Amino acid sequence: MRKEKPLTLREVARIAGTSKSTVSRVLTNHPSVSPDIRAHVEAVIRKHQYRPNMFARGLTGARTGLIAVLSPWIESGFYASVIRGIDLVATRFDGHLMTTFAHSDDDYFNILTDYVNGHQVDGVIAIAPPMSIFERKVLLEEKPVVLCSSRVEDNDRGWAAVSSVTVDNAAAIREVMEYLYRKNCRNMIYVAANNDVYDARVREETFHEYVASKPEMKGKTIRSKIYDNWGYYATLEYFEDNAGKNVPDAFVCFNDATAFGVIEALHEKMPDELARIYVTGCDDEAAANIVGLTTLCMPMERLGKEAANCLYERINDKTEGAVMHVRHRVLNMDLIVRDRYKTLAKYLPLNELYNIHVPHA
Amino acid sequence: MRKEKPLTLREVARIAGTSKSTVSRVLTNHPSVSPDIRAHVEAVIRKHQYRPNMFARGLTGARTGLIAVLSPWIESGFYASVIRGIDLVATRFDGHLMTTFAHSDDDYFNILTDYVNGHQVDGVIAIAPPMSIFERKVLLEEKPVVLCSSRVEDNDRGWAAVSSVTVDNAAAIREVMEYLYRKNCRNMIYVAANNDVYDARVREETFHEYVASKPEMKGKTIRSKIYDNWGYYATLEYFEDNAGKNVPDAFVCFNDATAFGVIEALHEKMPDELARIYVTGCDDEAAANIVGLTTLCMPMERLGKEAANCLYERINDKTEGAVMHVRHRVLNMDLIVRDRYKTLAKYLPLNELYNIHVPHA
DNA sequence: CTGAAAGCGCTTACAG
DNA sequence: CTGAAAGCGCTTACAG
Repeated sequence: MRKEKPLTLREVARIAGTSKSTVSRVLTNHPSVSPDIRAHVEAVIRKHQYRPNMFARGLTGARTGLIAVLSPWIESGFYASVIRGIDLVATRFDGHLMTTFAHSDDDYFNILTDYVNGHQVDGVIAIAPPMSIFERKVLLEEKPVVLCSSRVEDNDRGWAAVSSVTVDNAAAIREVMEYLYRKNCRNMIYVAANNDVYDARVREETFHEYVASKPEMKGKTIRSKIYDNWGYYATLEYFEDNAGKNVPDAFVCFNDATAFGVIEALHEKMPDELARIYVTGCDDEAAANIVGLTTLCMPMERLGKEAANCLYERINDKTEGAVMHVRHRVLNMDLIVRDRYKTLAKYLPLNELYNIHVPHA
Repeated sequence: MRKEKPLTLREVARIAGTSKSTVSRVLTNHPSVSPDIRAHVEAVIRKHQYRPNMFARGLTGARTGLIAVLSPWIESGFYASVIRGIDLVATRFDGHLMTTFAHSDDDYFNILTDYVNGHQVDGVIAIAPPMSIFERKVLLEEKPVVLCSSRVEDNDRGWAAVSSVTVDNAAAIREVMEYLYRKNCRNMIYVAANNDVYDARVREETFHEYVASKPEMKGKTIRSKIYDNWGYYATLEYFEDNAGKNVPDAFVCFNDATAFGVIEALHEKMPDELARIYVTGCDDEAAANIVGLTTLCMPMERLGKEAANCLYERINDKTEGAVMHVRHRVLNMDLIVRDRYKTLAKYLPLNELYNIHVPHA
């Protein structure tokens, strides 16, 4: 257990027999350093394995190579995949991520503005922020910010100039609805997310717009207050409140995790109806493929990559005083139609033997 | 788009008509501030929504409320769950996580030592570090470090005094092996992880120790160089190299993701044998439950919680100069025996109708 | 209890 | 091309 202090720039300068300024210049690749001195200093740095303190560097406003990634919570693999995408791009730019998780809407806002106003990171990517933060006045400094899976239109609270990367939720949900319409579904349930984020808002709105466009259709949103496995609880509550009434034809769910909960509840409450009820998700998690869930393929990693690309484009934009280049990038989601029963049967080596019946075929 | 600078402590002092020192003292809850001045300063802080710059604070060596979490990569939900566990505990202590992903073994080592030596975080949790870092000399300052899913014994390179939280890999793998032994498996394959981490090392060692303890058993490790879906490729390569030979009775896999790849390959190469070949995983991911994979339940969130608890215990330990309290906490993993065919059948509403045959029953 | 001063480890004008 | 100095925003002995 040593007590030696880690090397500082001052020490390196002393060892190299030069000034702090010069060492700093070789560190930051400043052109005005004579080649031989540079080589010498670099040798000392390498020999002593000196690594600059990023935070001291950040305090002065210099580039730190750090990107802040702010995310509301970790669940359902979504955040992990997005962050992975961001990280892949950051690696290309020799950058590192500083990922932080917000514990509440307020917390999200505070951390975000801390990063934006502080000097410690080169830019920040805000993943799926709670919509409420857009209601709050914000002081956006020149630090690049990119919203990922969220978007804000011009408003009078300082939010105008933020780039974003989102998926086309509206087009995707319309595709789901058309698919279900063609399958003769008319009595629809939308199983909502339990937090207010951009994707959730657009998906729910689009669901109801579609229903409103078809006189012969009816649709209703259900949601549960329970945080965990809310698809399951929302469905149970629905059947409790609507005992004896017509069973819906389809459950359109905010995401796959919600859909699994719905399927679980249907199994429990109406196993006989299960075969004819359509359930759709969104994300296309690994389990969706195994269970055979019809779902929208969320390009999570690409979402992260695009957000990071967009951010680095801004970070590396040297043109001082250039008009802030705001970009709203929108990615497509594909509908993946699967048959729950057919897909599952595939996992049974005995399927030919038993020739499993496929209800929706 | 405002250009106003965010408030600094100096500004707050000016507005409150007091000195920076005093403002700093109320910020850090220092006792020697008169109640009325404290109240006044607090009012100013609240009114102007002042938030101290964590990095400036960190530079001085004061507590920042930040915990560094270092992780090799994001995959398989494992890291996300562990981080979630850490975050839950950090929240209780009003702390926040700074999660960083290392891009290589060297990178892991460098970032870790940066955090340990720097002043910017109160402590660091290192998740599943590459074993190679333990070969490198390290200067451990007094900053608390906890290894999560890894452990290092006393060595002469400065690593002695690091607390750890791990699972009991050896006991768990022995349980798997005993289960398979009772099922009459004698010809075993271990499908190894493709990176060198503590868990992987112990699991593989235990597999071979068990095999060596039974004269009538034989076992062999296979691994693939391919990073993604390595279970699949390792299995394909195995069958290529061993065409015509006896098909193994069981594949013991490093984790569930590996096991899914193995099942996929078995489906492809020997669908007829699939029903009699045992495949086991580790982690107990959601998909394991759906597919009916026999596996070990990895208490990921608890692993994170315990690591965080252990870290905060050290952080909050005021006893100056106390002997470093090193703790190795070991959690149990339960074997979850599932039947692939039975479990899948549960997802088919038609199962009674077709009375699906269960091979292993 | 309060304030002026030094310092944390860097960078960046400013002179030479 | 190089170095001495000021400063980033905080904290913490040190005097009072």
